[in-house]
Amino acid sequence: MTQTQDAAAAQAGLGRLAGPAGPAGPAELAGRSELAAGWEQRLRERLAQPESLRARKKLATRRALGLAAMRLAVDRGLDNVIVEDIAAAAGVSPRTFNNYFASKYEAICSLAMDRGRLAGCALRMRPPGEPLMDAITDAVLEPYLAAEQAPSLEWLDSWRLVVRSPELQGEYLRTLHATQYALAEAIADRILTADPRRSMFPAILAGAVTSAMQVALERWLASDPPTALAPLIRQALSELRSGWPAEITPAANSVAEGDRRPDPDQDSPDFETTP
Amino acid sequence: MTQTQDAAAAQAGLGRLAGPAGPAGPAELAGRSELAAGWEQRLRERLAQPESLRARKKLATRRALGLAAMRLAVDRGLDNVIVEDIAAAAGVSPRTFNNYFASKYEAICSLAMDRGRLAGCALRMRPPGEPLMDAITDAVLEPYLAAEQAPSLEWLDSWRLVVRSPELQGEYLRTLHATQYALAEAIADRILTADPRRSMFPAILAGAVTSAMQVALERWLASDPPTALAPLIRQALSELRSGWPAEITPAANSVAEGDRRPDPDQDSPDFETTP
DNA sequence: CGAAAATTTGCGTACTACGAAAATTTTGCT
DNA sequence: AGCAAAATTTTCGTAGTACGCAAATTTTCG
Repeated sequence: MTQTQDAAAAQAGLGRLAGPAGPAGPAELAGRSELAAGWEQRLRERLAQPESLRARKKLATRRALGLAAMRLAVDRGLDNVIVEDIAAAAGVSPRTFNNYFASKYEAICSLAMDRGRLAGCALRMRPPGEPLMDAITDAVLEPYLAAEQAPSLEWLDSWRLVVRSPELQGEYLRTLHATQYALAEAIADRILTADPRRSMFPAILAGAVTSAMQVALERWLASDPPTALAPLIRQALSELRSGWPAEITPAANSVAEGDRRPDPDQDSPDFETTP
Repeated sequence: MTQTQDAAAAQAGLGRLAGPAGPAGPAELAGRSELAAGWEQRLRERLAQPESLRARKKLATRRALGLAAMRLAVDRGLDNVIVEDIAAAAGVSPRTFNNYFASKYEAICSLAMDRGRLAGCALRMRPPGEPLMDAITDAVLEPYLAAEQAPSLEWLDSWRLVVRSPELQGEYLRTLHATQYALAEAIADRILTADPRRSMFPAILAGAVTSAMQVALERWLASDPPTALAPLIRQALSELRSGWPAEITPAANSVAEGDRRPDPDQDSPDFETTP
């Protein structure tokens, strides 16, 4: 088994992106509450090191593959990477790659996917008394804060690749969907609604939150003097916090041709609120 | 090439829903806001037959391919359909198929994709005085009402296939994304906020609307005595209308430890939120 | 009508996804 | 330790996919 050595070497070489702390060190997750114990366990199994050596190796291989895929794609461009390259970079056979991922796109997005699921777990671990939107904000920010603290050069390039490559769009949307689903589940558990009329509320709120994050992400990628992502997400979510303008009627007055008026008040939320 | 006609005519079971042309241009996230004047024109171009014979044929081929793909997939099962079959059913060569779609999955979802875009156009055509949520509700329902009036046997099976097949998830999410984007643009144009570029409200609302539709769709698919889809969508959107409970705080309702739900550890969760 | 433009088609190639069985590694038990 | 069972990786083979390229065909337009 000489290839394990190679794999280890490859992982060590690539390890700068993840770092010894990992892309999102679950050990640092704040505010563990007892009721979330089961979830923390599960999170730990998934993102940290499980007890079994076999499972740990498997997770390491998975990460090495995902990481190598991302790195190669960023470096060479998406079209100049084939599965064989990724497998070689991770020190496994090409066939093994497909035991972990169904496509190279899935591999590239696997880290983002993990981050999405993490948000749901993070929400479950917020203290129960915290206002919902506060909890959501903190939960959603957690993975990004962790990653920005240890900024790797590719952090922005990686996102740009994932968000802007047409071939990756499907996989990218999958990660968003996973995030949304995880958030919806966590919200549902948190608010414990018994009101049937509000039964769709968690899913709807999760959708709104995810959309806000998307917008924030887009703006971050487009920001010319590159800014930090976290404040943008905070800002986007604050727009949600500000309440749901259900009474919005479309400036009922004319949208008739040529007559554009500078918008009568309504919500027009301020934007330069730097939290 | 007389077969195109025959195939298109033969397959015209579902085919009153129309679609845009965009051959192989996936992530065309462009589409700047325009004044509503040109939109009816554009919609008409897409829905009705363009003047050019060549363009009409092209559209017919596209529809025949999408329809054949859907029909074959529903009939035989997703894995028992290959591109060659679809092309044959539509009366074109296999190579031509790939001139229209990048994958069979894309072909299968093309009708749903067209419907999504249609929602955006429909919103632009609602009378300007109408309250925003009313307009959105009607716009979003338009494609579904049309299809339920003339119910083809596959209407429900098609949706089940698209929503529940893991291989199609990426493409399905694309259609949702397209819907969301189209709605966001239309909403932005409609409410004419002071600085459209900065307000995230349209995108967030569109996200909430799309999520509500997703939930409604899930419930519809799961409804055992099959019900109509439209009322479910209406209901979901009415939950949105009812306002945004910004003041929701989870109070002290603690989660009992026996209260666990069935293990979200699995991959690719479908979107059902039934608390 | 006839030339120009667009589209379809056939062919070839690199790549992908995955089944099946053999080789290897880890685990659990004594 | 050591050995058998279970899990994982690997090798090999195959069906299918995506797409470039150039020839054939169809549509448009002067």
